[in-house]
Amino acid sequence: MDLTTTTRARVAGKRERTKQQNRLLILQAARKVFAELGYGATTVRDIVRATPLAAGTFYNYFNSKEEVFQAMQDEIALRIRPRLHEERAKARSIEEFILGTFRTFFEYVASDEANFHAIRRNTDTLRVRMDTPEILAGFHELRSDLEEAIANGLFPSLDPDYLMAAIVGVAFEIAERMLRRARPDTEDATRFATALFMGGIKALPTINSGDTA
Amino acid sequence: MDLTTTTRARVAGKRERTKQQNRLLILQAARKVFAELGYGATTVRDIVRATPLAAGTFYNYFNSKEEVFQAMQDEIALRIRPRLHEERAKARSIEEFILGTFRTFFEYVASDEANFHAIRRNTDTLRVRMDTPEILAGFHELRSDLEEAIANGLFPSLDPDYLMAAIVGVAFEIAERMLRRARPDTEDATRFATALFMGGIKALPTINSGDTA
DNA sequence: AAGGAACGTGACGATGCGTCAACTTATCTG
DNA sequence: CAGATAAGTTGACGCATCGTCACGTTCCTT
Repeated sequence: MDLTTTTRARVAGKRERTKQQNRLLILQAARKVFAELGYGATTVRDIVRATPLAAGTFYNYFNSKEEVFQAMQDEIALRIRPRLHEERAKARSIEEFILGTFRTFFEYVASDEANFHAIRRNTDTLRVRMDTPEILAGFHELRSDLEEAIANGLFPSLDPDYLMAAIVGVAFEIAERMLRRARPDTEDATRFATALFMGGIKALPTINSGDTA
Repeated sequence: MDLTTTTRARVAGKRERTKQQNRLLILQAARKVFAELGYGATTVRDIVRATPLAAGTFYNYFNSKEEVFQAMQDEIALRIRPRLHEERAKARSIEEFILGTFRTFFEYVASDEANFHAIRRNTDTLRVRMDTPEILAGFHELRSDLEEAIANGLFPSLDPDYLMAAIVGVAFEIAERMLRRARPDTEDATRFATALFMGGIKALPTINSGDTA
């Protein structure tokens, strides 16, 4: 059917396909090994051994286990970021903005719990949080969205940097506690976090007058 | 002057003194090396090299670089925890409770900025947070204090677990942003975080009635 | 079909790991 | 005070991991 390939080569060159497959193999192996041994105790060799590939091949794809970890994190960040942004873009009130952000986040976390736990597990310390560039970009986006909402008059003129920090802190910390509960309830977590900020925003000092609104 | 020692052996046996000194030497060397290379890239050997001791001696004091790191963290936690607890114990209002907690935390962070930065630095990821047992104990203490305040009638009956999580998240995240500013202003950070919770607590759903107060 | 380029392979030297037998020296004992 | 004991230090050792690279294989091009 095609001038340059037999019928078995479907869509892309074989080179390209094995490249994608190898990358995937490594990521899947890493997810498994991280979950088993914990991130800290895992070595590049452990990941390679959980793979049919040779040690040298690993380094054609990643330079370290940290890079593998980041790739996993970034994958998550890229999946959730557009949803969060969209949710906030269509918000017509403070409540829609805040509630949409928290609900989307908590629902994602709950749906991807396995991934989250695998990623959090670590040998020597009980908990680890790493912010990759992609995740930091998500924080910046939240701040930009807040700045825009302030410019639009949707939000009072609060400190967008601290507000962003507070939202991020509450989101991650409550997500953690939520997952630890017997039956994680995303609506409960959403209600709590949203109410906190709905009430808080009213009381927060605006930037022009240093007093409560 | 003493029956069992010469005048040079002052207060404790020499064994005991060198033990304390070696431990301190390792901790100081580690602080320096972590700050220079970042936690992730540091090896036990790097720490040992920054010390007059032999490799084997290191393992008489710590089993890994993680344990050294934890010891550093625990040291901080033990310094700040009593202050936070005391501040909350003497609080006669919600505002005193919240404000005391945040002010104490932010002031400590600002005063010990060097330590904080050294501890946060990491090679491959831009940020790391590790919760050691001692730090987790601090979180539990905060929750206990909240539960007691609720039992006393000082606080409405909110979800103490989520409230603790929210306070912790906001405290750490805002502290991070505060330190990043040109001139860290602990009062500004305290005002922001306190106002957020003072307003938020009013709006938060109480546990008995599932609605706003 | 032949040449070239891309990529996988696994062995290699270098480095770090945790251990341990030998040594040093503080402390105890008589 | 001298000898005995045991606490603590030392650095070399065997083993594992590191990242690299010369080589071989396979895909792609012409």
